[in-house]
Amino acid sequence: MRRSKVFIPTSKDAPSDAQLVSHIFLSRAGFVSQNAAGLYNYMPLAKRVIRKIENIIHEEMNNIGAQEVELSFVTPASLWEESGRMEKFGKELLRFRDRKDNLFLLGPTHEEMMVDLVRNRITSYKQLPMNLYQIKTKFRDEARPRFGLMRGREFTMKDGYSFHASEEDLNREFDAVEASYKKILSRLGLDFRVVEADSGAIGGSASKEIMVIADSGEDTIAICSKCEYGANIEAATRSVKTELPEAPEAAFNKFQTPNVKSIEELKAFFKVDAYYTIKCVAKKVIYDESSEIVLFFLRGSDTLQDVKAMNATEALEIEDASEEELTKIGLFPGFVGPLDQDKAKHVIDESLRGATNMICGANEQDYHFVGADLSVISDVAYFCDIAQVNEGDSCTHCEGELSFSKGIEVGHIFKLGTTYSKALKAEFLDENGKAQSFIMGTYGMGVSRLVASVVEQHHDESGCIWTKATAPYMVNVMVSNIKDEEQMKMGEDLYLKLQVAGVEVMIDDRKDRFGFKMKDAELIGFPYTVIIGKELVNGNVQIFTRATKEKDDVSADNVFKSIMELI
RNA sequence: CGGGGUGUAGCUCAGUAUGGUUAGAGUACCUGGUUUGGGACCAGGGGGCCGAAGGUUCGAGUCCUUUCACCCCGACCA
Repeated sequence: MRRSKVFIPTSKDAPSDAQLVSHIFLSRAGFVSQNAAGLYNYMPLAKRVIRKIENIIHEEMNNIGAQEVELSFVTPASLWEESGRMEKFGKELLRFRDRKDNLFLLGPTHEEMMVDLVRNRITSYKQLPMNLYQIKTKFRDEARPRFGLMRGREFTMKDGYSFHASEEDLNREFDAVEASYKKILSRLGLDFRVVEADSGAIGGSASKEIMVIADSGEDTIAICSKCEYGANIEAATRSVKTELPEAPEAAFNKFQTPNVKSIEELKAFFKVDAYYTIKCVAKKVIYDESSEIVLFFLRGSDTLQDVKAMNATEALEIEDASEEELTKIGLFPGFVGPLDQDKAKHVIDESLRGATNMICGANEQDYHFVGADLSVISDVAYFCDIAQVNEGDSCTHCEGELSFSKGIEVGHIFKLGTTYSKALKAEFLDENGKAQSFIMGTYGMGVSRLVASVVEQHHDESGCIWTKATAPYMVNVMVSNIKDEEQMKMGEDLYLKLQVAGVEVMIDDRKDRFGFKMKDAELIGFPYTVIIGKELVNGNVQIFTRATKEKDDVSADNVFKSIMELI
């Protein structure tokens, strides 16, 4: 393409509302423009990058035998009523009625549609397994869209769904998709980690997230220093501590502790390590139609992981409980402990099972117990892993230590089981002629989010640095001064030659000056720019490598060959 | 949904506390000329219902009321 003709509106200024580097550069370099909250237009450059990513996805999906389909974006609400997700999804679902007053929605994900597509069409175990996918616009009416393409309301996603006759076969497919996703991310040139994840409300037995490592990521992941283990902080686990701080050994006793309410105050008062104190985190737990106060007990050195807490109580939502709410049911905030606790339902962290020498609230104003032994309630209390791992905790798979990192969730794969096939009565006949529900997996990958992720990971102060696999154009032929006939001729010749060789090439034939065109090329981020300028009189041009900003002199005669070797 | 902020030229923003000709700058754009290795210079030019509606006033970008949009923090996020 000719830079003088192509639609790439670059700008020195970013829109004032852009925060994230990917948003700033994708806007400034003329890839995207914002329409409304969470809605973006893709301009030619963005479209090219997206197509490249899609092609890689198609190739890898093809390699594992997945088949491409395309489901309609507008979805009959009746399917979602059938699965029961109409309610669950809430306001995120954009609903509307057609001229006949039938209710529809814009698909935020397509489990229902895909199950509907195969039910009564795939009817025998002989037709299984089947992995169907699409790359398509999704719409989720996010409460707070943000960060440019990272969290839009309308976005492009690859979503795949697999159907199996057995758990074993689902496991095999799940592993195949995971391997395939890793390959896609590697090909795109991204630094990523596959981590264990919370399965969330979608249910199912296991899920993994594919996280692109970036400081701007919205998720925190815990990763092991030695082995492959990584997990979203919501799901991360740790092994039992082996090196313990010195225990405050004492006989069981009740101690007066006026105004000692927080863990910090407790530590100071008894001069103990927080590990031997018990904190109570009181939450209001909200269920389908009711709510109640639940007390979560943890070691003073830990913090409550909300998602684990929700899973432990099967809650829809949890909120902080106020002091008044606690006082109302007869608790003494600051002095709540797990022993003799009958005022509210409670959950005790797994790490406190059988714990001894503990200091905890005595459920009495201004009193704490010392020397508490939780083994006395081991049989009756509800223990569950509800603590968030800390940096430095030990890995459950090896002797490594866990550390935290920020990640962008670009993929999420689930073992769904029969949740949706049962709800939608999608069945096949097994070898014995018996009707069985499909065992399913679901696999998502955010395509538009990947575009932003590449920029998050590959940029510098001047702009984008596209990887070879994602670059909208591989080579930019920059004619420094278009009034110089030699330069222009050289540029046109090289442009033509590269085109014929199948290289994605742009020629910058604008009448602007050298500096302007260089800044522009750096902002857009072409991997290579051939500078045809003042050195041409000596028979030389330069190859500018965007990633390193290095300019290498090459003779004009050899530049085609040099470029072909580089790309 | 709770808290905060911002809406003035394509973009980035002054101007609003204290109302007063024809609403500004930079940048981008158009014309002409000069320039051509790091976002050039000179001259001329086009571009605005000051987010919207209502009100106060002789007079509103500026004051009042209502409303909409966008952004940030939080909640939420298969």
